[in-house]
Amino acid sequence: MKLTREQAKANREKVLDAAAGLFREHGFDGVAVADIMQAAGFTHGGFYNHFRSKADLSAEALGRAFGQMATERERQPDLATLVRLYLSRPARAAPARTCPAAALAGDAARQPESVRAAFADGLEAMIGSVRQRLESEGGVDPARAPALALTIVTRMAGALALSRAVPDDHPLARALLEINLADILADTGTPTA
Amino acid sequence: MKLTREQAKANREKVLDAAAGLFREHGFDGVAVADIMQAAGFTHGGFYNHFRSKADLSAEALGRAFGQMATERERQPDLATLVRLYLSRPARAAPARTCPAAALAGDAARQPESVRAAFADGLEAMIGSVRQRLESEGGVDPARAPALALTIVTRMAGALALSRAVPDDHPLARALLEINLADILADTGTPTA
DNA sequence: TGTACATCAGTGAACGCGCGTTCACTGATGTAC
DNA sequence: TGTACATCAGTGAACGCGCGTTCACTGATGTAC
Repeated sequence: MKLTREQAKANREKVLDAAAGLFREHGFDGVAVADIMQAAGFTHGGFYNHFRSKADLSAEALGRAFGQMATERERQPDLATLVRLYLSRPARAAPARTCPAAALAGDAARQPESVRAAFADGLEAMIGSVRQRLESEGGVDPARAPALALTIVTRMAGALALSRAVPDDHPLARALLEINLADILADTGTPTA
Repeated sequence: MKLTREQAKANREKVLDAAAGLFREHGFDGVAVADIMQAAGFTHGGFYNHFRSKADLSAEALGRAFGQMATERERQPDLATLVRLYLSRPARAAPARTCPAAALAGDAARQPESVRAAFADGLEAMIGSVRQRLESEGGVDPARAPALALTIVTRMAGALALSRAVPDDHPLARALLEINLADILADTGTPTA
């Protein structure tokens, strides 16, 4: 049952999208190749027609996850809105659809170089995007934008990751999101409503 | 070859210490019960004389890791020194001996409630310790200490976790540590040497 | 344009391996008398 | 205090299971003529 090249390419994309979600939700070690193929609607045997190994897929799927994040970022009108969505309860509850830096930093640190390189690329894009917003929106000294962008991304990913690591009903789960959000908004000169 | 109660208790501690290190280095899923027992100097069969399951050990070992961190914290003369050590290259290279919040946040989020509860306890202790330093050392408005302590811990854990997730020789590996360090020192009114 | 054949994406069984957990056994310790 | 026996920490083999990867096979597609 050979498929058209177009269809085969589309199927590869489905596997990649499924992996990008599942890895964020369960970690690289928490998802089996068979799980990913099944989520994409296939049996596991065909996996190696598309990828050389699970590690190869991990690197590519991480890039895909960061790419989805970038697309989602473009959609937000300003930095304040972007950070508010990032540090929200819905985002906390949906790792599969949100920032891979928050969900996979610990996992990526133990993965091969290719995965960490993809992580660095995605993180750089994220920092660059925040810096651009800081520069174009005004409110902060442009000379401070590069360093400020880096610390803001650190706080965003750190707060989301730590919030998810504590029980849902623990006071810290909310406090980590809210206090870091207020801290970042204050640092970017956003009037606190 | 039954042992004295004292010896059995000491052996249990050895297993716990080994687990506290290995889990931070390889993640909960990246270490086998047999690995831990071997690192502690035993065969794997006796594991269940001490713990009901690997999940039980995970929760207890995480508490142990945070406890070691707390002991290490007491040793530092002031907050600036503590943060400087935390956000250092040696700390980045030694996850097994450093902060479990940075090494295991992502992993803990996918573990049972008992593990996340231990994470919350350890994180709370960390935040409380920083707050106490802020209040006792002066330099910041005491009213701001609770919120500031929380954001400082977020930045510390976030920066270390993200730095480890990128390749060792990537510019971000250093920048994440150094820029966040400078940011925290500035926020705590520490004169930048 | 039509035909014959090589290609290759997908299937499902199979491979070897490592995992968490269980179990029968050992033998020194702790306890009952 | 001395003796007999129950206890239980540690051993190493075994259990069932899930994993990443391989492989023979299928059959529609793409290509050579």
